Amino acid sequence: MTLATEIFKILHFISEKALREEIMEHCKVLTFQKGETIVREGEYVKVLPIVLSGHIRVFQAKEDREILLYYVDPSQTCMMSLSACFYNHKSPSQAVAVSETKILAIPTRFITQWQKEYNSWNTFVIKTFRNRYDELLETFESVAFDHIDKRVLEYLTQRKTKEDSSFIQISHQQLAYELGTTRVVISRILKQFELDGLLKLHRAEIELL
Amino acid sequence: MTLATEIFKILHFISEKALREEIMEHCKVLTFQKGETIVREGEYVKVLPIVLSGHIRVFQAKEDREILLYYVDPSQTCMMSLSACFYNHKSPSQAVAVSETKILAIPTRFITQWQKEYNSWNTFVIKTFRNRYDELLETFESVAFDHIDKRVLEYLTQRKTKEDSSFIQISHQQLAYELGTTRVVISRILKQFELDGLLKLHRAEIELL
DNA sequence: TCGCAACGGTATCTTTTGATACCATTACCC
DNA sequence: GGGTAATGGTATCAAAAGATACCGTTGCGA
Repeated sequence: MTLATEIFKILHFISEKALREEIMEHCKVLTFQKGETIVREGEYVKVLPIVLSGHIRVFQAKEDREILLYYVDPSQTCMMSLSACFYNHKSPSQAVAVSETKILAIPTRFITQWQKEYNSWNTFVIKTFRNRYDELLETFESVAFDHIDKRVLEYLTQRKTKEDSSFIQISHQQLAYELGTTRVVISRILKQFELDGLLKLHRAEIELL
Repeated sequence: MTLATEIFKILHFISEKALREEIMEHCKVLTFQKGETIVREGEYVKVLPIVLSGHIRVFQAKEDREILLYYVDPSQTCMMSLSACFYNHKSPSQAVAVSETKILAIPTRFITQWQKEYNSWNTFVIKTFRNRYDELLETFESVAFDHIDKRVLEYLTQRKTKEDSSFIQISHQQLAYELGTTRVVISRILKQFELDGLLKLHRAEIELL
């Protein structure tokens, strides 16, 4: 299978032949190792990354804690980078590879140009903004109105679905970071869930039942 | 002063002459009275409203309480409508005029068309998405990490700045809705602020000192 | 002027969450 | 093997916020 076939199997929404050719001509595929930083806070954004495989975690570091903004999965791009491109801004957030991650790096000068020329590209840009907004709104609502135990369970079942595995590898501390609370609270809730027979706790791993 | 001059004094970022002409040709100015509903939840969006004067309050009704998403001020548009246009979706939220409000109603079919033809229009669209995202993120952070008393004070000082008046007309109940809490909590906090000499309470009105 | 609805003050109690502290276990490097 | 960092179990205490209840005031229309 050629590289192009492989790429557009993932980016199937790119329908125009001409755009596909432009992408192959101007863009590069980059590979990042687990834990590697893809975008630093305060850096100027020179390329827009579209994830081909793996996952990127985008967050802001705020004093002692961090705020998870979202994950970027295959065929998606990072909204903060996208918007930084339009403004020629520095990135307000950091992006780190969760696992080994391949991205398609698109030089920023093409972003707005393609928007005018290719419908599917414009749709992609708009959808990115819209989906991230919806996602943030959902998180917002759950923070505002749900109790932490419900949020913990939601987080776990979401990861179960996404990773298609009942074994979620995460420490209580990390989970506390992701949900914006403290380790003790998480331990307490997870213990209760275990007593309720909802899950089993292992070291740095949670097994959903 | 002609209508066009008046409109583009507010929408000064619309720089292309051709676009200005298109707007005058295809769009209408509508006036809504205080409290009037501009977009209903579940309605299909047929026009994009850009506020010329006054303010629109956009929120979602969730069971017994409502969630304030944002206000739309002059020269801005409603992000939920904008994104509903792209998808030809129903609106997921309601929009109500806070005071007498004039809007420029743009038929949805022009939204994507102009995006390709006019740079300033595309910038406007992108900026709308980005600004609302930033705004929601800010609200999210304050809900997640700040105590209610701080949020109440922030809300009040923001309105003071925006309306350029130390007298904020709002009932405790309404304030509770806006911040996603209950009336009793608000009354308690406001009373404490009054004792601290930060403000004075009147009936359905709060005076910042 | 009577009645009702909106507004708001306050007390009491409970629940949720956070803070702190201390200890046990596991993994791993030197 | 010993030291150390990461992990997590648990107890105790405090603070924040919500729930409920009850009452007084104000404004307004019938």
